Amino acid sequence: MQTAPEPDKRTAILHATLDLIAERGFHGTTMALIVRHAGVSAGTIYHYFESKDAIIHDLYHSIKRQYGTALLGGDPFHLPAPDNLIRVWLNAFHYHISHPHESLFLEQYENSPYLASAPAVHTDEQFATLITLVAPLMQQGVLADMPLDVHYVMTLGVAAALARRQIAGLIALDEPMQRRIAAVCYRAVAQPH
Amino acid sequence: MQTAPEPDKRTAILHATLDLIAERGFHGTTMALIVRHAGVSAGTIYHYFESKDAIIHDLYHSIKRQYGTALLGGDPFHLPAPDNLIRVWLNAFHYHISHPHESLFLEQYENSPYLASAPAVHTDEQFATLITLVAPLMQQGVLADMPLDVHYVMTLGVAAALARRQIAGLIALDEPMQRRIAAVCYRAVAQPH
Amino acid sequence: MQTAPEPDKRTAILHATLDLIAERGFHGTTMALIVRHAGVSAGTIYHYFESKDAIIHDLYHSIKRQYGTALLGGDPFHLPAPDNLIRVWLNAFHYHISHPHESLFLEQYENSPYLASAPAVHTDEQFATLITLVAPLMQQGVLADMPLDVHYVMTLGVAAALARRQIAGLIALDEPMQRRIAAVCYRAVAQPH
Amino acid sequence: MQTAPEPDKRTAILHATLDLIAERGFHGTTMALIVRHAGVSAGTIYHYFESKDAIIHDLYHSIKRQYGTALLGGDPFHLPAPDNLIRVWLNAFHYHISHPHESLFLEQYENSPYLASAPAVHTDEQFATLITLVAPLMQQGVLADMPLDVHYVMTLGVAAALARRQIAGLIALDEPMQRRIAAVCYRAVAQPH
DNA sequence: CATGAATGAGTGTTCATTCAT
DNA sequence: CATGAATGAACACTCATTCAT
Repeated sequence: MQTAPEPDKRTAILHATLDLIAERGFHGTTMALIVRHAGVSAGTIYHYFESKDAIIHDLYHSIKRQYGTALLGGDPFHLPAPDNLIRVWLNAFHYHISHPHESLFLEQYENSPYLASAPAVHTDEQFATLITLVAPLMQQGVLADMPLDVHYVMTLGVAAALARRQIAGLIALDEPMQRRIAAVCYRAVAQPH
Repeated sequence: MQTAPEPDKRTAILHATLDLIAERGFHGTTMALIVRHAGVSAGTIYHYFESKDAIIHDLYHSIKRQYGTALLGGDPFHLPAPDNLIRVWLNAFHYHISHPHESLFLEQYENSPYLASAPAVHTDEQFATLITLVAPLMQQGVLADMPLDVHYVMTLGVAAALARRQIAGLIALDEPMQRRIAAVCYRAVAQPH
Repeated sequence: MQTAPEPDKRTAILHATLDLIAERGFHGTTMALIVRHAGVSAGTIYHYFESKDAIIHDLYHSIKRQYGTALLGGDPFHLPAPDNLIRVWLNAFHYHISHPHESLFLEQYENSPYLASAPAVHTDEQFATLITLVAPLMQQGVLADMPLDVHYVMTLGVAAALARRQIAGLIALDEPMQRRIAAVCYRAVAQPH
Repeated sequence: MQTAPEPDKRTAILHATLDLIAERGFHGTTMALIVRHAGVSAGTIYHYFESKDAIIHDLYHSIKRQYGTALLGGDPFHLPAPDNLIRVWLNAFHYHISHPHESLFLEQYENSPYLASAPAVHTDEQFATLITLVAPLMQQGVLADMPLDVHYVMTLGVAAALARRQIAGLIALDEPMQRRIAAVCYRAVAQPH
């Protein structure tokens, strides 16, 4: 007899932690606060996670995976360049806009000296997939011959930075402006002919 | 009995705090550590500053001012566009590269929800001065008509992000590549004709 | 569906607890550890025992009984004095040497203020039986007229202390040396003539 | 201007810890309890000691030193054998009787698997001094040729064990009986002629 | 001005025990 | 009988801040 799916405590812990960190940062997010927001006891948290850090790492990897998937939404592989790159840019921007907590969390995690491990952007699977999109374009001379980091910073990095400014209410880029900036970013890293 | 004139304690505290935060982050930088590195007593710190946060805010503003000055080095006002913008970009990049601790500090401060105050980039004096450089160019149609934040992110934001990657050893952009990227950034925000 | 008859869970719990306490002490032996080593669930332990302390008390009494039996092995009652006393001394020494976990457990239990109850050595049955061996010898003037505790400490107490040192690898008394020390202990409590 | 010697907090912490451990054991002695009994704050304890373990180790070494000094009281070096050995035995017995908390503390410390370091009795200075008393006697054939641990257990070990029983109220050995047992212990480790 | 001993609320974490399944 | 997820009080320890000297 299948009862209603009981509220998953592990998920509740992750959700509570995400929300709290987005609003208060790693150190402002105490275990006591997670306990209160997740509606579980302190002991229960340690039943599911080894430590506070383990929650954060777990959260990071699941958000990173989700983000990677979102970047490839709308099937950019079937579009010709530069449409595929613009699609990825828009996907990135939209992901951040529609997942503000995840966006703030990622920003903090990747900037934090609190976390010894520097999780090189290059090594994760999402980036690996992106490279299968970008590498051929560089070989074909469509994209300029510059370090990958430069391409990254000037496209997805810009998308993320602008999205965060939009989340913070500093700007309000509408759809056409987003497309325009995406195109500009593409042109910036394209090979001049 | 006159001992050797002590180096300014206030400055010693700020220096120690800067170095510690660059290496350990805000929360890894305890008052006890500042005491040890600055060579002053705990009580003395509270003589010069109201709180730990006050040291950090003070540090932020003095670094921000120093950065603003560095951006305008080489007198960009006397150069024609786009040379003046490229000069500013290179100044920004060089500042970060040659002041890694200040760079890491700024990054942390501006990303940190730990600090309630969102110090709007727009309000500080350095940015105000930059606007006197950029505004006429927008009016003249040299720069594209986009929100100022977009211009900022796509130029100085990119310079900062790349410089930090270089500090971290992820990339090694030489002088010509720096100039090339600076030019690309300029073109990205320039008015297409 | 009848599975293979499980080995007695109660016994598994006691065994696991004994091994763990010998190696880690009372407080290093957590219920979670007992659960893991005994291969039973937490709930099951509380089915067989009222509390962690109850396991320990139970263990103590069963080991004490086993020790008492071991002391009387080789039928010292049928030997003349002082052979019977030497036999008991050797039995004690051998018990500790061949039951190092039980020996360490006893030592901890009897030294521990963690256990409120001071389990007077005098009240247990094993000691009662020994008295039937010792009392007549005192009356006959074979053993010196000293408090029973003195006899105990100078014979079995010494045997236990030396055995524990041997377990710890601090000494290595061979059979003849054991007999020699046993004889010396006997002579120490014997009536001088 | 010299004021009354302020109550030394470091000493207060050590005293409180000693009393608590004697009565409740290592684990029953929580930092909260030490705080309460010593009349200092939690932070203050960590100002003087690195950790709870550090307090305990410190206590152990200072008690061990005190005990060593007490053993040599009454100048046993100027007495002929066996009077010097009997003097040491009586010193040991009296130390334990008159320092019951110290005695209980030592017993627990030296039996505890809680403390990784097995501080071999042999290595400390007190024992070293004792050896200067015992070694010549063994060479002269006054003491039997047995491992040092055997001599130790059969003399000072017996004194300690009996003293603890007396502290616990199990026995009440008067001065003549103490002397008699001391003599018996000496004879037990003496070379038979 | 300067010191550093002292504070105590707050931190992340543990663990014997319970109870719905 | 058996399970193991859940509990929450207790634990050792930290650290920004104060204040008597």
